[in-house]
Amino acid sequence: MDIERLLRGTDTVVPEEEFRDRLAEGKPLRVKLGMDPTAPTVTLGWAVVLRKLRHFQEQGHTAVLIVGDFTAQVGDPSGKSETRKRLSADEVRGYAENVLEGFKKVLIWDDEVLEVRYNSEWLSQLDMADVLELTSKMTLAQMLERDDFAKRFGANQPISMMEFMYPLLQGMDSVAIDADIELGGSDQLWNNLVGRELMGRYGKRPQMVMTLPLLVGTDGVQKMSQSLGNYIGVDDEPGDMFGKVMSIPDEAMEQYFRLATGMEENRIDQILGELADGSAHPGEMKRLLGRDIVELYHGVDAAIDAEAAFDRIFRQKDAPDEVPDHIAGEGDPVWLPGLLKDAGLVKSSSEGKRLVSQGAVKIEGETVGGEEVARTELLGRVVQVGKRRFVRFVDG
RNA sequence: GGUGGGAUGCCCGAGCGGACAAAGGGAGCAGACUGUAAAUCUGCCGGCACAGCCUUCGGAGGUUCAAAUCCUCCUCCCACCA
Repeated sequence: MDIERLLRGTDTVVPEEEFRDRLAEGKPLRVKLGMDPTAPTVTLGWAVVLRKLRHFQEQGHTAVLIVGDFTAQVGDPSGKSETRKRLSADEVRGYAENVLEGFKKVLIWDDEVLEVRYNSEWLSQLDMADVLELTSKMTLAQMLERDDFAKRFGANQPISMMEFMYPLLQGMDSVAIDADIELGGSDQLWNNLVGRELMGRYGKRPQMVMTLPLLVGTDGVQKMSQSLGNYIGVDDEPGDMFGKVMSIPDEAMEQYFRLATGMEENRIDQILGELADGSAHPGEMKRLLGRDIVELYHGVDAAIDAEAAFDRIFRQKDAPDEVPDHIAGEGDPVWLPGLLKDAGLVKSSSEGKRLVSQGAVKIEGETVGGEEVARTELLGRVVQVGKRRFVRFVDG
């Protein structure tokens, strides 16, 4: 048992004294982690929490994963400034499968220390009387303590009653599975404390709550999230993963080193120290960061390859090893904007035209001058759009 | 239930009969500079084989040579009163 290891890197643990005491008792805890499958990928932000959950598993505690198939259709309003659209049951099911796949990359997937539950199991069983009883356990004032509700309320923005129900429902999960402690991102603190509150009111031993810092997205500003598109997924291709890491702002590096790598703390301190006093080059350190992260999910070889491919594309400005082929269709000369659209490199032929006119389109490294290109100039050659979109056109 | 205000492009937000594919900002994309960082400068930023045409300003109708702008009905949101 290593309590300090479990506490390392956490944001808050409430109450910490109780946490230490319970662990000292030496009994395995039921560690709840709820996830709503509202998007198909597991991001590095998620991985921060998952890795902590794994630490618990490594010490013999049981990870209880709650797949929020029911709550996903309600929609967690956390951090959202507006009402979220509702998802269909099919969407939710599909996302859940993908997300669990992603979880397997981080957690110990073994029944000894893992339990996967779907919250529709108990939530869909509640009848109106149960729901009313549930709502009687929280007050409006308590709900408005929550930051985002308070803001929206203050700004005269709508808050649906369904959104109000969300924290209660996910708190019911804790009641249903007898959680000893719940993990989550720091934005989930309030939600998870509702679970603690509810367990008490339903006569159960209230769960403890542990939160972990949120990882900033690749934009370096907002929380990493799929809906914002600033994320790195644990199932991203090694090359993409490395590239995305390289694109983060320097200021975000410390967070990434601390939250997204598997490095020892003193090693990280050393790197950050060198960066601070200028003895290390930020670009080089970021490569190190990229390599470490790719290695975590794809292994050493993939990490080395990813960096090499990156150098080829961005240092030597060559094409990557593998460029997807696309059939060039008919016609000679070929109208490039339309073809790029067919190949999926641009969203519309209008965009293709713009990019051509902006000098963003190259054939074998040569900037394309006009929209029309002779077939012989095109076939078998690598066409590049912008910095990282490549395709090779071939005859059908 | 009553009264008043509002719904504009990815987001915020001007426009309130013609010059509107719609100001401005943000995001995004591209180019220069670089370390695919930041900052900065420049261009683009609905679609279409594109000097033209088509579809956009909550929805459906209508007035007009002409509507995001005026009228009618509908939907949704907000405020105040109850």
